[in-house]
Parts: sequence; structure tokens; C-alpha cells
Amino acid sequence: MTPASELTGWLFDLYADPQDGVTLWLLGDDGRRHRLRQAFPITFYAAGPPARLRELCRFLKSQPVPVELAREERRRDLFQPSRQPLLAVRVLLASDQPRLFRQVARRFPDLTYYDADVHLSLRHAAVYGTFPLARCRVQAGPDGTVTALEVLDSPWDLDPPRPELRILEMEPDVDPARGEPAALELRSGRLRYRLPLRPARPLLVNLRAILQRLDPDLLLTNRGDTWLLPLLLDLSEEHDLPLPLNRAPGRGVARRGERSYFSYGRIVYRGSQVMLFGRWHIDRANAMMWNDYALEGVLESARVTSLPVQEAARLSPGTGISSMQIRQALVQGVLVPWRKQQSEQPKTALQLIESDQGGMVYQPLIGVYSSVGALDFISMYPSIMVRCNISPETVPLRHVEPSDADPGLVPRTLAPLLEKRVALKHRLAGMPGWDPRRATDKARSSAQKWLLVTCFGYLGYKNARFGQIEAHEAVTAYGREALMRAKEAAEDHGFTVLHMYVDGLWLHRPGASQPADFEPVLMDILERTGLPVSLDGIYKWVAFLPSRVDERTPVPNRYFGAFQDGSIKVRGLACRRHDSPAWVGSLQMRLIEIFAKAGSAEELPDYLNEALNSLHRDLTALSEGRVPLEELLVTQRLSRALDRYTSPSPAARAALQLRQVTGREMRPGQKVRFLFTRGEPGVHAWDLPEPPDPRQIDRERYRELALRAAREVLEGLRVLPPEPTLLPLEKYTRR
DNA sequence: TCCTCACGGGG
DNA sequence: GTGTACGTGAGGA
Repeated sequence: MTPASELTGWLFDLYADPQDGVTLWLLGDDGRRHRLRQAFPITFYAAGPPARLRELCRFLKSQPVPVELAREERRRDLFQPSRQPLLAVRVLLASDQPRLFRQVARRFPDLTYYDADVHLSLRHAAVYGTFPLARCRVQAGPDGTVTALEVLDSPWDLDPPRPELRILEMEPDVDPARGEPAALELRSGRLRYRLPLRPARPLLVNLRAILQRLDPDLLLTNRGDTWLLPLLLDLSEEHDLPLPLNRAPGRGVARRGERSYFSYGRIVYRGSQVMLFGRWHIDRANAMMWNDYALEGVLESARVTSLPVQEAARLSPGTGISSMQIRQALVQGVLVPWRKQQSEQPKTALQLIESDQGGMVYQPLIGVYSSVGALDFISMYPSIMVRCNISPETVPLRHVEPSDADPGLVPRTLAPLLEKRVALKHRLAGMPGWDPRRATDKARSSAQKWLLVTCFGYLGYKNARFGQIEAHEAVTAYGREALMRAKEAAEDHGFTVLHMYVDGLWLHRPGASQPADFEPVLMDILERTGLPVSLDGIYKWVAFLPSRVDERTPVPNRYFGAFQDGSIKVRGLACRRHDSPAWVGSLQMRLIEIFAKAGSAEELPDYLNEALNSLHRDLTALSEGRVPLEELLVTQRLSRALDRYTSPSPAARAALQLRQVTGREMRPGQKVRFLFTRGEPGVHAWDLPEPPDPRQIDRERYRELALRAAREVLEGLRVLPPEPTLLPLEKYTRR
């Protein structure tokens, strides 16, 4: 027990606890990890007929949970300016609230509820301004009870001071999906351990000793959510040897089961999860987009959303931005509607027609061009929401314009995030390549980007708490308007608009080859639309491809080109698809890289020979069996349960095979890896215990895929005539 | 020719 | 505790 004292440090963890009320973990400047407690009552609201509210009062008083009841007059929600009477239920112990509310909602389903299912850390953030790794000054009593809490920095600071985190990495020696792991590999700083998984007793004893000695802040695992931690917990129980995965003693871990859900127009699979108390567990394999932004991005998401780090690491689209909106609502005193369980309702025909109005899509002029500038509106949809003040309660009309009116909830939520991202991008642009801050800034910028992108979709989501389809449509409507105004501006400056796509424009003017040539039109577009626009780059050459079905029809999102700085941009080609084998993607990319040496469209034919030689080498490697099987792997997502396929996709056939041989069940949304093989069933699942016979590989099919990818490039660049005149390629097509 | 299935964003 | 929709291309009946 420490005496009454003042502590300064970083807020590490925050959760409800039956004894403490709220438990806070502080990484102190003294290097110690302090467990503190804080009284933090939770209030939720109910509205409805007075008689029913009186019944609810009686019910609540009969419960063993300490509550305080009061009548309050508040604005019911964003759309109702008048105050209305509500019953305020103040639950004294935060850990009681979720269960109590579930009971209430079940017994009184006819009442309307507010602030009922809000994450504890958002409530805390709204009251104290806290967020994960906030710098805090805390006054605490001798038993660790917080008497005062002051946050010293803000989530919008560009360079927050960071604590030194103790990290323990832990992973199996073999991917458990593909084989039987024999040992755990542990790493912390320069320390390395290898712990055999069997026998279990010494494993548990050693692991316990390591956890106690290192006392890591972060347990960073591979397959920890779905395999390792569940296994360790089972073993620990079986052998009656407690394992201190939590830093908080005497508490179980928090587990969530696996599930498949519908998101972004497709099925997504989410494995089970294990989360700890007083310590973070992040599973690289289960963390959303860990490869994209890793720990730095996770911490950034946690800071700006106020969600705990373990939640932020597993963030699903919508959750992050929704959390920011809820926090903003609490700060503004707007009641947060309870998100009910809603059954899936098909859209009406009218809604379908209305939602047809998406982003502006234009038909590009098919062909290869030089002197082309690519212009992008910067975070277009979020910018529109902020600039035009689009929010559910501002009741957008059909036509919106930039406005300086008092911002609504959604713009208020977005503005600081947008501002922070622009500042960060600005700083990145002026940063030399060797600067070590580049990687972290990029990771943070990417995390912010993801939040900004999903916030637009969330506005049109029917189950969103602060969504409204009209607001959603107002955004896309102004987006189209802005693009049309940009087109007019470009034409006034003598440019030909080759293409427009949602938030980008491709402008061509003979001789335009310097950024300065585009400066005036950029300024003019900002002037006419109120939205910032940037020059993505100037193409040495860019090719817009025709449809594969009809060579006279352009398609909006199939193009590729080389910028003056040597970088390459590709859309809609095989190398961009996640279901292309790596070998096909890289072979196609190599071809584009060869042509990227051309200074203009006219020089492209000079590189045809080099490209064909490159293709020849790749095809020879394939026919001679020199391509590693990993490079030929195809990954596809299961779109439904296996028995729901009318004509099973290759992925479904591979999953069936896996089930027959290993008994392993794959769920919708899970990714299946397989090779194309000859004969039935035409695939060989990669996770089968037996590797495929290399002679069984369907080389013919891979060659077809390679030739198709090559044709996309060569025909797109007009250095070869279109199919079926594939004579120049013919000589490379022998087995 | 029609139907089914998978992908797409950014960096 | 889950953004929506739609267009493109491939493969098979």
C-alpha cells in the first residue's frame, strides 16, 4: 500500500471491476505499474409511458444492485430539440450495469433506452478526457483510490510522449493450421526462449516464471487468439497450475467466440479472441490489418477512438468511427440511442433505386496517353461531411453546399481527425526518406485513413446510431457535383478530361509535364468546390483498358501507368486481385516495370522485346517445374457454408477436401489456400497434411493465367494487337 | 447464353 | 456486435 500520493504516467488499461468500481492501470514515470481504483457510477435512461416507468422503478428497487433513480428532462435525441422527461438510472458499480440493463430490456421491451450500451472507456473519455496511453496526473489515496485525475495531453497531439513498453512475443514453431507445433518460441528484447509444448507441466511452470519475471505490458502472439491462449488456458486448468496471463490477479481472461458476419458486401470471418486485464494481448494473425499499420497504428486508433488498445487492435469497420461519435455525443450531452438487435430487413425497391446513386463514375477514353496529371480530392467524402456540415440532425436537403453553420455531431467528430491527418501528411511530405519517424507517421496516417473511409459508409448504414440515408446521399451527391465542377475548371484551363472516378481526375494537355502546369487548375478546383485537391503525380504514360467482353467499351477501373518519379499505379489488373497466384501477380508486375522505363507512350514499343523475354523466362520456369509451389498458391474466401454452394467454387472444393481428409470445418468468410491440380477435384488444399505431387500441378492452367495477365499489359499498352492474334506469344506457349 | 462465384479500397 | 451497392471477369452447364 502506497501512502496518499501524486502519480504521473500513462493510462494503460481501464475496465469495470466488481471490487474497484473501475480499475485503472498507470505506467508510472517511476517505471512501476500502478493499479488504481476509481468510483465511476454509470447512468442510463429510459423513456415511455409514466405507468411503465413507475413499474420499472419498482423493479429496479427490488434488485440487489445499488442504483439511484431520478427524473430528468433532456433532449431525447439529435432530431428533437425539445426536452422530455426521462427516468435516469444511476448504477453505482460500473460492473453491474451491463447485466442489469439486459434484464431491464428483457422485462420492459416496450420502453426506449439511451446511453444503455456504451463502452465504459467511452464514458470515461467523455467525463475525464482519457484515452489509452494518455499522460495523466493522478491523486490517489493510500489504498489506491483515485481522488483526482487530470489528463495532460490530447489525442490530437502530433507527437505524444510514449512510454517504454515491455513486450513479450510468443509464437508456435509451426503454423498450427498446417501442422503440429512442438514448441513455443518466446522473444523479449535480446532474450530468446524455446519451450517444448509437451510435457505440459514444465511448459506451464516455465511460462509462469517468465511472465512473473518479465511482467510484460504486451503479449504479442501469432495465433494467440484462436490457438495458443485457449490451449494454454486449457492446459492450465487441466493441470491445476494457474498461469498469470493477466497482470490483475484473481480474474479470468475475457473470451469471445468465433463468428462470421456480413460486412462491406461480403462475408467476413472473425476468429475467437482472448483479451487480458492489466496487460494487453494482441494476436498478429487476428488483428485487423496488422500488416498495414502494426502496433503504431493500433495505438493511434486507440488514442483517437478512446477504445482500449486490445479492442482497437481487433477493430472492425464502423466500430471505431461509431465510438468517436458516441464519445462526441456524450460530451455534447446528446443521448445515445440503444442499438437493438435488428433482424435483417430487405431493402424496399425504392431504397434500392435511391441507393443506386453512388460515386461519380465516368467512362475513360480507351488508350495510352502521356502528359497526364492525376488529381485526387483529399479524403473526399469526409471533407464533404465537414465542409458541408452533413450530419443526420442537420437534415440535409437534396442540395448541399459548403457552409459555416454550427457543426453537427458527425462533422464535429470528424473535423479533428481530418485535421490531424492533413497535418501528418503535410509533415510526411517534407520528411527525408531516412527519417525514422517516417514509418510511424505512415502507420498512423493509414490508421486514420481507415477511420475516415468507414465513417462515410457508416452514415448510410441502417443500424448505425447516428446514420441517415439522406445524409449519406447528400455526400455522394455533392461528390458528383464537385467532380463536375472540377471537370469544368479543367476544361477552362485547356485540359482534356480523360477519366473521372469517384474522387479522382485524369487530365491531359499536350506539353503539361511539370507540377507547375497543374497548379492553377488545382487552385481553381479548390475555389469552385471548397474541397482540397492534390496532384497525385504526372504520368509518363497511362493506359485505360477496354472491357474484356467488348473491346469498344471502356471500363472505369481498369488502368495502369508509370509516374515521372518511377512509381507505378495499377487498378483492376490480375496483380491487384487477392485471388491471383503470387507468381502471376509478380510476373505481370515485372512486365509493367519494364515498360515503366519508357519516358512516354511513343517509347513503349522499344521495350516489347525485353518484356517478351521476361515472360519467356517465367513460362520456362513454370514448365521446368522451377516455380516454388507457394508462388502458385491461390487464396480465396468462402462466401457461404459448404452445403450452400450450388456450383462449388475452387475454394469450396478445397475446403470440402480438407474436411474429408482432416475433419477440419471451414466457416464462411475464412480464406482457403489451394493449388490447381489436374483431374478431379481440380484443387489441392494447401493445409492438407500431404503435400501435392508436383506432377499433379495443372501447369496448363497456370500458363493460361500467366498469358492472360501478360495480355492485359501488352494489349493495354497497344504494343501487341488484341486477341485472337496472339502469334507473338504463341512461341512461348509450348509445354 | 445464362448462372454462379469472387473481387474491388488504400499503401 | 455487423458500412452498401454494383460492375467486371471467369468458369461451367
